[in-house]
Amino acid sequence: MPELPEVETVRRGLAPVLGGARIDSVEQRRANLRFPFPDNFAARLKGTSVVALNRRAKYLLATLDSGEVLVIHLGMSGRLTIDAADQSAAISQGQPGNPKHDHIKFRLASGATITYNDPRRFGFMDLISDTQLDDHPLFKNLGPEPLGNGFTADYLAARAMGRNSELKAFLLDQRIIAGLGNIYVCEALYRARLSPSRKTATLATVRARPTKRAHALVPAIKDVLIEAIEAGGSSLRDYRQADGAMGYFQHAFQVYGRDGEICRAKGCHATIRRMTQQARSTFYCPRCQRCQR
DNA sequence: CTGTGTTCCTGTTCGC
DNA sequence: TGCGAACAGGAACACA
Repeated sequence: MPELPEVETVRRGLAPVLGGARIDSVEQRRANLRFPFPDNFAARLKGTSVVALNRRAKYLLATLDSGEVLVIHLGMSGRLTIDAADQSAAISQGQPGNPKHDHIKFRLASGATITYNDPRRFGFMDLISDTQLDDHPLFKNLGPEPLGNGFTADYLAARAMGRNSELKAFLLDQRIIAGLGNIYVCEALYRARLSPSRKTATLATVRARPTKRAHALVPAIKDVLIEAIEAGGSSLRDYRQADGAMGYFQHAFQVYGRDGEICRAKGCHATIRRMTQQARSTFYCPRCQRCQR
């Protein structure tokens, strides 16, 4: 389930191989993933070089010397693995998936191959002109990066004003914050000790000041993302990242997937619960995350 | 504009 | 042991 930290981890893992690389050829093994591939996808990539590899929200962005940007979204189950040119290095970074779900192979001039594998095909790729990227429908409405300077308690409080939705739905909205998914929203709400069911507007400014709840939420989000990136990064360095996506951080979850288990907060012995919001599982501690108004 | 529900997809897990 | 049902969820889309 690649969210921002997993995509960032993938970006960092790919950067040494893909940064500056020339694409010799692209093997496209089906016409679509979640969406059709753009017209002449393989031909437009062939012979180009990657001049930068960036991330925006959950998107990987490979800027090409052709003036286009290769946009990759991993969806739910997408993964990119590297088969190094030098087989003596014997490094296939990340666990390869079932080969029948290998949909794209990027063959690089270095001899390395990057494979996109995605059993559920919720991912997609596109090619967008570099100059039009910010105006593209995929990107123009995205909110700020949660790890950027634009993501502050003031911002969050201002956007929360007058909102009647539940807090969890608000945080999942990519127009508000770009890159959070179900797992990290659950974890951040737990860290901030806020109920997922709380009304969003209770974060909003009071007498022109953000509430203490907004002030708690911002570092909770930043910290959980930073820690997850660090965990992914360390496992990548060791080439031991087992599933190519979650790194080791899944072992640090405090609530996600822990329903029926005991809350780890000091002095709290409540049982973690699961409920459904917007047809998604929400995990929370009913004691630490009480909605005290 | 806002909020909510549906849909796409298939490997894994669970109950009988 | 086998089989069907439930589940996982990002984001486009439809709709009230």
